[in-house]
Amino acid sequence: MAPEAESASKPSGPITIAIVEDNAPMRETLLQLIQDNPEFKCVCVCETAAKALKQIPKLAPDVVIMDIRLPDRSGIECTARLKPQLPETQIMIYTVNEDNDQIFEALKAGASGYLLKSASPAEIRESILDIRLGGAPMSSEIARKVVQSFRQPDVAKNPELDQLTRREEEILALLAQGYVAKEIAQKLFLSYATVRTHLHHIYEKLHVSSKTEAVVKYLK
Amino acid sequence: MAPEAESASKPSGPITIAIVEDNAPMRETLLQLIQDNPEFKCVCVCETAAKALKQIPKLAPDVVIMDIRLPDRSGIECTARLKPQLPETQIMIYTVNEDNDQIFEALKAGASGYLLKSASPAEIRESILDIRLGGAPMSSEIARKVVQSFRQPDVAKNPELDQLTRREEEILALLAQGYVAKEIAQKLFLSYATVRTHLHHIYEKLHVSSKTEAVVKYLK
DNA sequence: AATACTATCCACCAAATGGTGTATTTCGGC
DNA sequence: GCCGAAATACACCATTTGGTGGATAGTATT
Repeated sequence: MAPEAESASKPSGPITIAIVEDNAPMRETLLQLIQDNPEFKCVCVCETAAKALKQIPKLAPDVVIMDIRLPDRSGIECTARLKPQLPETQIMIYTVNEDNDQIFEALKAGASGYLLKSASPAEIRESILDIRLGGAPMSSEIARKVVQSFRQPDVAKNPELDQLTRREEEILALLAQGYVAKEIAQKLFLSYATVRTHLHHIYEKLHVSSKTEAVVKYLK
Repeated sequence: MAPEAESASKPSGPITIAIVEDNAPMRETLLQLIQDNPEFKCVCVCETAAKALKQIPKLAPDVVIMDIRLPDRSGIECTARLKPQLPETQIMIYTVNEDNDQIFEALKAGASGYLLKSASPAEIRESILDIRLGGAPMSSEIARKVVQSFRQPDVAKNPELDQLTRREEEILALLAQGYVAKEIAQKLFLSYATVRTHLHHIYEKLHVSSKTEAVVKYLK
């Protein structure tokens, strides 16, 4: 399931760190904290995603501290592009809010930690050490959300889909393969009108009003 | 995504705990630790899953400490049966090994924490407090495995999707949420015409010819 | 036998979509 | 500074879709 092989082995020397943060005061605070610790060494400070994507791959730091809100593109997208190039580099999201979706998007993109900006200097230091040693630093609340996301993926089944008749389900399945009404009619030896009637019934039952919405509900 | 609604609110008094553990010495150690802490109160000790399933639902403790290897059935199955009855009770797995599969099975079953038997008394105490307060205590290694399980294998990613520009991707994402062209225009402060132009470009790049087909490719 | 549901079909109309072409502005890379 | 890509915007036209209403026939269910 997991694409492991993240060696946490380190030869020696300070942990090299790159900062990606557009907010200047925030950037300075982080930089200061890193420079105050001899166990860390800041090798790169980027104000934009573009700069980060250009410089960080060359430097291959141990850890990247990544803001989410960047002027050019999101830190999540930036993470998604950096991680495949640098599988050994640990990326820690550093953000103010703990939006549910963003957490999961960040983890999907390859982040290993999720640090809130409310964290104290000591917590930041701990988190950097932890992420370097193979951990996944994040607040309790976020850890719980992550854990909860595993709960029974089968009960998530949409009860609305059960109301569909067999024919309707069949047609919806074809819709979800990208067929249009006419093609479905040919495929099932029905008239175009019949397929459209079925579609209207499907929309009623799923409380949607377009093919696309129906397919989204079906595939979600 | 997550089946939330786990209130972490607590009125007062000690945290009530149930122990499910077949190994007698281990059981005694845990019991001792709980009794040594006035903030905890052990309300139930079970040597078998059967006993746990019978007694724990009546007691509704705050926390259950659950061994995985039990004589009658696994602690994971026991967790799966208890959790739906007691959504407010936090179940912490307590085991020797950190087998990958077992971790995920336990989390799916409804466990919120994963404590190794090598943990010190102080760590156990911290973990109990953490799980009660809405956290998800687990070792660094396990946390990382959990986080890594989210990674999207970028190989499985449709290479056609990479060709999309950021704007196109953004619009496709909205399509996949069921929005129609007009709504997307409003949402992004674009003209209807622009959105349609973007759509046409998306169709070219994905080699499709309708909203629905594009969404199918995007969600697959 | 009456009722309910399913599956099949049709018509009309308005709105959305898909196909094609063109144009302007902005922005990053060379 | 130039070039190309990206983002923005519009026009025209054919096709598809969505909304509404109605119709028939078979099959369960009661």
